[in-house]
Amino acid sequence: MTTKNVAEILKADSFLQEVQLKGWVRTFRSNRFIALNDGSTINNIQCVIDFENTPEETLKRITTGAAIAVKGTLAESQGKGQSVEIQVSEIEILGDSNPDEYPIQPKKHSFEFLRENAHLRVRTNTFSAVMRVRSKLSFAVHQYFQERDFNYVNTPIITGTDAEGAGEMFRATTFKDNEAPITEDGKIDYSKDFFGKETSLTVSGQLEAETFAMALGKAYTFGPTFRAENSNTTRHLAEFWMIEPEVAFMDLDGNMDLAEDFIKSVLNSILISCKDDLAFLDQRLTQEEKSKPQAERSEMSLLEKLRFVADNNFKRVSYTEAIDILRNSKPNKKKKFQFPIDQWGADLQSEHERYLVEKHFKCPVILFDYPADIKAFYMRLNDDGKTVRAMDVLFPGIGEMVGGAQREERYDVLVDKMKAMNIDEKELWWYLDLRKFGTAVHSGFGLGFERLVQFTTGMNNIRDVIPFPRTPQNAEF
RNA sequence: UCCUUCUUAGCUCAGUUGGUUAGAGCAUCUGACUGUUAAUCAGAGGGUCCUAGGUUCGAGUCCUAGAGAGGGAGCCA
Repeated sequence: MTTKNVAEILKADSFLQEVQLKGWVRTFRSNRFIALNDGSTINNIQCVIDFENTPEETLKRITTGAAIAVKGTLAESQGKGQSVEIQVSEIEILGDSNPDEYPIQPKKHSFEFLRENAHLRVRTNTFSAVMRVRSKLSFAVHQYFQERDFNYVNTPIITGTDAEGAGEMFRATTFKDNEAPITEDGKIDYSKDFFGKETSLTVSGQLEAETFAMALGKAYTFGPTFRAENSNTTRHLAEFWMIEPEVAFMDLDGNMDLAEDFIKSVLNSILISCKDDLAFLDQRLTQEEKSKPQAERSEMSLLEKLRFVADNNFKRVSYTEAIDILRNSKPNKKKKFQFPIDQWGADLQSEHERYLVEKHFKCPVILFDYPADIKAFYMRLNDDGKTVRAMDVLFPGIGEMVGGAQREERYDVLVDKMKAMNIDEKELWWYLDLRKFGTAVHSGFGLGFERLVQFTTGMNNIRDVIPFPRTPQNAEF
């Protein structure tokens, strides 16, 4: 008799075998039926207790959340809700769970409440499903790149460059409160700090990843990034995981191909490897949408949405075309937009992105060739002198899933751009070296992993797709 | 950071125009029942109505300030 997990037992094709397993009690009904879960699958296995021959003392300790070990015989179920069950011959309580104090009950809890119990929420159906999908997705990400000869590069988490302008940074220092040395002009003297200069937590591994692309050809990062922005939305975290491929000799078209193929590929892989969890999440979302007014419900179920994205081409539209579409759109003419579109050059607001994705094209959209003024310094300037080879992949409900660009490979153009945008050339000497020695066309993008998990699981709030969310005013656990 | 909504039992939520002792379902406890599917039935316990002021004969309800949370916006991935 070997210990098996619930997933293995539920797949078993022969009855009447002796099994033993360990797990946690989800519910205990009629003093007789334990719904046991061990995390290996969304499904529980029913363990049937011979309650007349089990001590009262033991029965009382079978409570929601308790850890138990059971031995018994796998048998065809006499009940309707499941095909197999375990006729228990031996039960041991491994860890009690006081029902008076245990916060997780066999009922619906709000996600807000569960967020405050993030250490226990993964014991619920929804969160265990989301976290298993997250894990499989993370594997699919590595698999996609590894199978295509990309090199995984671990870019530094502590960085000395504050040049990307991706957002406010968290400072990393060993100075104690009020003990930081001060320079003559009254500023904190970071030359005496641990690294001998001011350092922060990284906002992106892109610049470092470029150095690898310019040596190994294809590289990608997949690691934590940090933004000290005071943003309170369902799509932002202060600590999140970002996937950033970077490829030498690849232009913007290749970059768009890569982003689209990557997303489709990982979705296809998850549709196969997470069938049970996705089926549960699909139902959960459908149930949730029932409480919404008809107009706000989505036309497709979660699984339909995933298959739709995996099977259909993303719509590629230049910024200029997008502006035309928006300018002539009904909401713009009827002045329904909060920010009306009147001229070329304006940054698109999320209401505009949402119109393009959800109303006009009704599929993921890749916008490219943005005005240079509203994009970062390292993006390749087009021959028109006013647009850059940038691209954003926009998703329904999520907004910007991917932001990427062909990088400026010309030394002089890059230096001019940095000067114009007030970026210190001295600090990025190593980045400029890439353009000095063997420069080449190269491109890459950044994809927020949690947004991918959000889309895949149909979870509305990004705080519910990362184990322990870090947001303004919240770093519990 | 701005706008907006919310905060009542362990959880999810009712609570009318300001009016007596603040309710329900689930959970918990006690008992009954035992092939149940978030089991069922009977009973019991459980409240700083977010905090501090104010208006009023009287405040869960109205006003002011504060705290926390949700949603939207901005920034972005």
